[in-house]
Amino acid sequence: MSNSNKRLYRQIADKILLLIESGVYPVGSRLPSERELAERFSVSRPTIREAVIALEAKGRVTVRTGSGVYVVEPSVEFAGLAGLAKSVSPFELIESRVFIEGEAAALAAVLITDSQLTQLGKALEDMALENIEGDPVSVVADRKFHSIISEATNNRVLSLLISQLWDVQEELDNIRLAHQAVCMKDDAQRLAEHRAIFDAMVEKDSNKARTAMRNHFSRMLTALHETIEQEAVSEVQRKVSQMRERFPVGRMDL
Amino acid sequence: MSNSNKRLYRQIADKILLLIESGVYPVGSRLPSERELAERFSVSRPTIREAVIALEAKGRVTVRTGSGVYVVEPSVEFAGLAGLAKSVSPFELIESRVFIEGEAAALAAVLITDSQLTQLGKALEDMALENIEGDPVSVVADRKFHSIISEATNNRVLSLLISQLWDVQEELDNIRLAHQAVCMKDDAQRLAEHRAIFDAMVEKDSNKARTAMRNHFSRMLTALHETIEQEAVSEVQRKVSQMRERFPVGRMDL
DNA sequence: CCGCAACATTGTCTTACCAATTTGTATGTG
DNA sequence: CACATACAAATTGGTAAGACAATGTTGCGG
Repeated sequence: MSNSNKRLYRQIADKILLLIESGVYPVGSRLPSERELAERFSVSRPTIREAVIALEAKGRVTVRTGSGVYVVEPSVEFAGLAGLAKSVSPFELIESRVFIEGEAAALAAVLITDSQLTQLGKALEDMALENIEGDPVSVVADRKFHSIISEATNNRVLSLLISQLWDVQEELDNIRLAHQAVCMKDDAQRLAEHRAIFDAMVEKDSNKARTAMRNHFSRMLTALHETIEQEAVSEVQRKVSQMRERFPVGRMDL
Repeated sequence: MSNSNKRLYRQIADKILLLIESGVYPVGSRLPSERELAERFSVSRPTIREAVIALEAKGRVTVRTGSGVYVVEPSVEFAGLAGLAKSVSPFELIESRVFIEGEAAALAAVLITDSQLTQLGKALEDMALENIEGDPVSVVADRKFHSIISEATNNRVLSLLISQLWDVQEELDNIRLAHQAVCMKDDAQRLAEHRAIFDAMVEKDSNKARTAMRNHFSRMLTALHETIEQEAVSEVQRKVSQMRERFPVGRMDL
């Protein structure tokens, strides 16, 4: 079934968006008139209007009355952190998290309440239990753990930033796989690292908390390096073997 | 003219949004039917549809075919940093910037190129010249200064974050006024602080850079505290004097 | 009490029509 | 020829009425 059950205007909006992003309608150019688009996509004019309005709300086009619909430069306001996933390397992301979550941990250490502390301990237990069996490494307890800390800072900007960076991370396949690889490779150490962070929180020791958090991330970073390297190597091997099939050495003798 | 020249669907969407945010239609509740809304706002049904689609694109409602349109909890994804300005205190924002820009400065100190260093020096000179006369304190050179540093980190996530936080700050009147107040009160010190940051960069001294940046922000924070306090005081005075006019003491004798 | 069928409600999409605005072009005037 | 004005074509803005599909509701019969 190519016919999805999504609403029509959405399908049209997606198609138009595809045309925009593939360069058919570059930034600044004018889209065909409503009637023209209606005919091209075999829908009515109101539906086109709805699709255009949806694109307008997303900040991808502007409508000039009596003139036409124009493609606009996607601005930071609308692209936000969500659209960042495609253009940014996993290293940059993790590096940011080192700094931000490191400082958040330092701040949280002196602000965390007893109630939050028990929640944190609970999350730690869950992490231990979560992956006792089963391949698909779960990170919900992991995220919960970091989330509690970010909320303990009592700074909504900080916790929003942290949660957004986590969202971006989960969209980045590289990083998600690397994260999984790390967890599977040495889950005990992951737990130990989180426990170190937890202990620092209990002691309300800022510096200890910051250091523990940074250690946690720096191990993730090195693990990511390794995974990416391995991936690159196997990619090269794959290509070489393809080449070998495509151009067998024996051929030369023909 | 109460009748704005905005497009009709936008006006309707704004009105509905107002009703949602004022609690008339709480989260989870169902909006009146298209036909009903059309009658209530004296517009046609397609216009209501367009308004609803706009709200849907903004993530404020979901529409269930055959059932109705429902108000949804505004999620981080859609609220983003842009909509953050309204719900967040200036203190939280500045605190975040202390941490993030502090670490950015520390990182930049060891990564900054000679070319960026000269740009930074140029921005510093501009800052000195900029406000030599004229009341409206300009911050373009200031922002440029911080922007160069954030770019010197070679981390696009970090520099995007910093630029977004700056955007939010410029939308917050409190903070903008406080910033201006600080600059006007003691512009020489502002320059000195920036020069300290610059010097640390020249020496490529991470710790010095971090400390200098944090000092810069912490002075902003205390200044902000003072301004807010003054504002609150004068607000109270204003209300008291209003009361005095409204309920003059002489009235009692009538 | 449960299941199912008929009915009412609601969103979905279309066709058709007219109004308001912009924009290019011709035309007239200096 | 240069420039301003008027007009016409193109385009979006908005409305009206109706057919259709998905969903919820009601009441009937078992």
